[in-house]
Amino acid sequence: MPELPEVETVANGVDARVRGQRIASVWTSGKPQTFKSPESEIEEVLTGAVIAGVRRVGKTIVMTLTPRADADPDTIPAEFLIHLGMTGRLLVSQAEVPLPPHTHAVLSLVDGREVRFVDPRRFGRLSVHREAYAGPGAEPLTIAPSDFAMLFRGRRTPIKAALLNQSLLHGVGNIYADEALARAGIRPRRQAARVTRVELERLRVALVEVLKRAIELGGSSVSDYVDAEGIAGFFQLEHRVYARGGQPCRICGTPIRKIVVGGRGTHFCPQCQR
DNA sequence: CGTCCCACCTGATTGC
DNA sequence: TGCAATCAGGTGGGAC
Repeated sequence: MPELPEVETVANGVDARVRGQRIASVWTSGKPQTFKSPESEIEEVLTGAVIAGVRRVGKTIVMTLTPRADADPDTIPAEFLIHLGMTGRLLVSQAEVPLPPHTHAVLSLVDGREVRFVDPRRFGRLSVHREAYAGPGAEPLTIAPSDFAMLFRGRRTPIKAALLNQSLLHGVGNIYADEALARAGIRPRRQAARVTRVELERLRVALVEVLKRAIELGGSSVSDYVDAEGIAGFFQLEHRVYARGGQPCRICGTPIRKIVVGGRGTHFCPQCQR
């Protein structure tokens, strides 16, 4: 489900609702693969902690905690990391609202609300991290043009596959890779190393533009994505190519083609993208 | 190390 | 209508 704009929307929404709240108790489902850290460690770190803030790094939601009064002032308190996978949701609800199916973690706040992690497909992951989490790659919204161009040097993989590689840029997923390539006029199968510097700069600008616009619209809701309040996003209404195979290109009218690149469904305009 | 491909899951949609 | 096949916004590990 969620890429950078969706994760940012969720993180900001949860932050606004629960920053400063104390976690009274924690429940976890016991589904082993959901938990990258032992459930006992997650429960220990979170129980009784005050939520200092919630932010996004790449596609990961990072919940920071206020140090306990008795803590060593030099240690960074552990952070709680939430990766939504394909179908994960992080919801803030009143405790009386029934738990949705596939709920895997519940943080009960002292004010009677709950932060709930719900994930039908169970590709999402929860963990605690002992330092300030930085993520595996560079932030697409702030990377310098020269550093961006450098990421693709010598890579024989398709440019689209490189955009999806989280250890290069983190946060870009299937929708925004396709949308950025469409807006930059670059075919997804082009070898990354063969995309010219001028094209790469067009790509970087297109990517920043598309991500920022999607954040403004609360992300893309293709099937089931919703924010912390259960509200869908609207960027899907501005998709140029994603999930539009066979439909006319909004620029030239040529039917959008759908192919597979790096094992992912990939959409492009054969006329506008070269 | 870089790259490719599949497995990991459930649910919605498509096709016979 | 019913059931099987296919597809989905992501990652991580193994093979080469």
